[in-house]
Amino acid sequence: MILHTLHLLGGSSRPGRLQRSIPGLSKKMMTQTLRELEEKGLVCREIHQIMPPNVEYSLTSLGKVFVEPIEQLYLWGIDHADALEALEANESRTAASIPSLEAAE
Amino acid sequence: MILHTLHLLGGSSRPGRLQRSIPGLSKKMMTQTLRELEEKGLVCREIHQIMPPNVEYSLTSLGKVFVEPIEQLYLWGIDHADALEALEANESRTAASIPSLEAAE
DNA sequence: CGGGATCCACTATGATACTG
DNA sequence: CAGTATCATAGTGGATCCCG
Repeated sequence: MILHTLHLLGGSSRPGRLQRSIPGLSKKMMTQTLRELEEKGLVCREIHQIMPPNVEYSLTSLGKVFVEPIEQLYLWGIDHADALEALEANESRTAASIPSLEAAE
Repeated sequence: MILHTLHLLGGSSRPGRLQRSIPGLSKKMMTQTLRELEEKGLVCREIHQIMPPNVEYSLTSLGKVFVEPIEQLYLWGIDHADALEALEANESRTAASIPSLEAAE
């Protein structure tokens, strides 16, 4: 979801905006995930200022490669909303919904 | 992985064969997952005999719908093995590998 | 063989508080 | 704002034993 949202936001975003774009995502999980993505080389972290903090996360070229199939999956989800609803109908626990495309601020 | 393997095995399989086709999958997890898939209507469970037990799991039409994007993902993985390796190179923990296609018995 | 039930070590994650 | 640290807790999955 972070990769997808980052892509949706044009390939890069500041942490605050990114988090607000994914309702339900805690600061902890976001930071943790971004660290992993950074470690694997999918995302790049740039610090522009210390005070006030100004950081920018952006997709690396490798990250863009991985965004591709993710986007395909999102598109598939849109095209098959009916199949997804068929699932949710039988679910007891509330499932994580697909982040709406309009969620991007 | 279960949906994918089930598809790989022709759309249906007995539990034993299915489990052997996915090395590392415990009986508990397989059964648990199959129950969920069954509950959501992606997989069908048919009991042919009680003694000795003879059960067959097969993809439902809805299940086949969900297998599509999964297959696309697997194909993507094959086409981008290089990108995947780039990831694993930076990983500390052993990651779950893509079930080899030949794994099907 | 298929699969249910238990026990249990580990992991994951939200909440909360703190720092520069 | 961006991020870290700590804690309490729910969830996860393997190991094991049992049944028909």
